[in-house]
Amino acid sequence: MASIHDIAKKAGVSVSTVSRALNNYQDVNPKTREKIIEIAKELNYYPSAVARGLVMKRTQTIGLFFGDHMNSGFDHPFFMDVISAVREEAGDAGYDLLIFTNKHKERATYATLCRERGVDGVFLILTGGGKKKNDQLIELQESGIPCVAIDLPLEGERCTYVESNNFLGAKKAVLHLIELGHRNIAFIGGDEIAKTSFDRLNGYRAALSESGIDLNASYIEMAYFSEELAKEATKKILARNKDVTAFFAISDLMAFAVIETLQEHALRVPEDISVIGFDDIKEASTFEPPLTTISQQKYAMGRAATNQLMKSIEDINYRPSPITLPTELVIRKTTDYIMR
Amino acid sequence: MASIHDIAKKAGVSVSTVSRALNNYQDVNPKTREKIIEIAKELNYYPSAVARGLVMKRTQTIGLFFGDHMNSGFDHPFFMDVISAVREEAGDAGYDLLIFTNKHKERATYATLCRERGVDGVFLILTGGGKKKNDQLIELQESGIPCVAIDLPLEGERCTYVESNNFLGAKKAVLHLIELGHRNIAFIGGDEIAKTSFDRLNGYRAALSESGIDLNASYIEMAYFSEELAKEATKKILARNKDVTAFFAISDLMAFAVIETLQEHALRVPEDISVIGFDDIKEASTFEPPLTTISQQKYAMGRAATNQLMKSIEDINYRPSPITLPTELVIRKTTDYIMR
DNA sequence: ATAAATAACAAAAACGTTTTTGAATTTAAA
DNA sequence: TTTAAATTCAAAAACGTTTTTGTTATTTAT
Repeated sequence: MASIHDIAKKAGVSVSTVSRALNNYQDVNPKTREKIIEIAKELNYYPSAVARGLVMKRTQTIGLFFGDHMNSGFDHPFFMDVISAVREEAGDAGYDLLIFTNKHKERATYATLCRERGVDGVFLILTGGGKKKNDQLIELQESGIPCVAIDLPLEGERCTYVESNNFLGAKKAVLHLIELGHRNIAFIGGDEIAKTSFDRLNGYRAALSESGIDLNASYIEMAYFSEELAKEATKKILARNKDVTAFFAISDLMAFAVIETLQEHALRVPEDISVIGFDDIKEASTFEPPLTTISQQKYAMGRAATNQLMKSIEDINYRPSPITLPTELVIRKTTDYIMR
Repeated sequence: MASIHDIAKKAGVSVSTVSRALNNYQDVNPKTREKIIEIAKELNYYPSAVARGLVMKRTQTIGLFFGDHMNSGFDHPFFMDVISAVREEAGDAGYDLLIFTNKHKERATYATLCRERGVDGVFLILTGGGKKKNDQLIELQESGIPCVAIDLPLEGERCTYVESNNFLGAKKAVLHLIELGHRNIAFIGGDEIAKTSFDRLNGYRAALSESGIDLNASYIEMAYFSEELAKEATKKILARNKDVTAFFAISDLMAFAVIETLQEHALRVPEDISVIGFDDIKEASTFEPPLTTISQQKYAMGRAATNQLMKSIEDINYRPSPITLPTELVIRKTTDYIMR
């Protein structure tokens, strides 16, 4: 690999001149610059990003953590879409993406891993949880490392997050069911701590309350975004409440599980029971029957996240702020008027 | 960020001693080592991977290129699965993943980008094509950079690839149709250059030939792995050949498009026309009707690829060799006995 | 013609590590 | 005792850049 020294020798100048020539400094003679560029091409020279990173303390790299928890990672279609957007946007801004994989480093934390790698900023796509993880998030908040999380309420001088309006989204979903005549509506939630889950539960509550329907705890189950647990939850609710006519699952993947479980119980969707999901992943429209759900703007989320991160990185004084994107009810075939 | 110098100062030793203490060299007094480790913890020290990378010429990072062509990238479920496997396996081996995004660097090539970033090896998940790309692949082959490609026949001293047995897979698919009584079988291909596409076409040919069925060029269309083009192709074949009773699309995504197009023409699947795909992505089983297809071992592909790459990286003398994994016919609901 | 300003370059320090070489001290061997 | 060997550390070079400061030669202004 040709270095700046090789060019300097061949051109008969100093390395500093080569560097400044290639970086368009003004105090270098046009002729020498041309010659240097010529030789650089000839030697197929490309600057070492790692050497440059060492001295500049900028690597043009942004880190990416994800998938601590189940069902949230590369294999989850929702996060996949926002990562896809992040990749495009970050690429346009001239950054590469570093995916942290090192689970084997015991004592390492998000912040130390970032510093170790010298990333300029970092995306967090995970679902928190646990004291240890939480301490790590706090450390990251205070570290000064630009950071933006997806669906995780992280706020600090250089930290923020982007999310959908989960409250309104959930409310919209439940109101849709109520308009169809449903009053006994089950809720298949995520967990108690995730903000997404929490907000959606509140949306569920609000919709019921506004409609004068009493909240019934026996209609509510947490399934931790797991398809397996969603099946269990469905069975439990079915066993407890013979009169349930609709399910609101706060992720499409869980909604699929709910539907499968209902069908195993010889219940037809939507004739016997209506089901609505959340996310609007690609499979929602090809599923049979096509899933009624709340659509999140995945690409916009990735774009907004990248935008915030870029600004944070490039302007030390920029104070990023949380961004909440609207959702949309998309009615397909799994919800219908109540029949009984 | 605490550096090795800070530790040295605080411990009253030289930086070289600190480095050797932390790296378990034997010529350092146990007491001093302990003290140094103590101070390192106290200062929350983590070594700079970039500084280390500069001197060691190893970054514990592997690069990842993908998605030059349409329908092959983060958003493609098939590649997503193998990337997911790669991530896990590489993580276990202590490597992080660097996703190259820089499309804006005009003159840069795969090889120069790798050298620039100093990655220890690189995965190629893309579908070749074009003289320029091809030159880049040759440059990479000859660069000495450990490299393994997915579905792209790249061979060199330190380069190899992993693929499924596309020939046999395709043959299996078509024989399945033939066993069901079909003789007029359409082929929706990728492109002329991709090896996957080429091999699958040959499998199609072989199955027909072995069964004594003449090849009919009017049954063959290339759709470049695009859903849009697959729809066009289906229409063309339908217009040309009234007697076609089955379609073999060489990707599930294209198979979906074929089915939708058939349905738009009031043709039922599988009653009127059978359709078989290739890949067995997750959606294949939830699609309605569930898609009969040829299953690729995605996770195994990722694991094999990583395995080859790790060996190439860690042993300069290792000569990686191509790996071909078996496929499996999974019969669902889109293929049936011929009715006419 | 002289001083001041400018242009064009070089030298050297810095970034944070690893590694080689060598020096000092201690221990063991003769 | 004297010499050899082993132990423990320090100094310095190296990795490939960027950037600050300084130097020389050239131009401009007076």
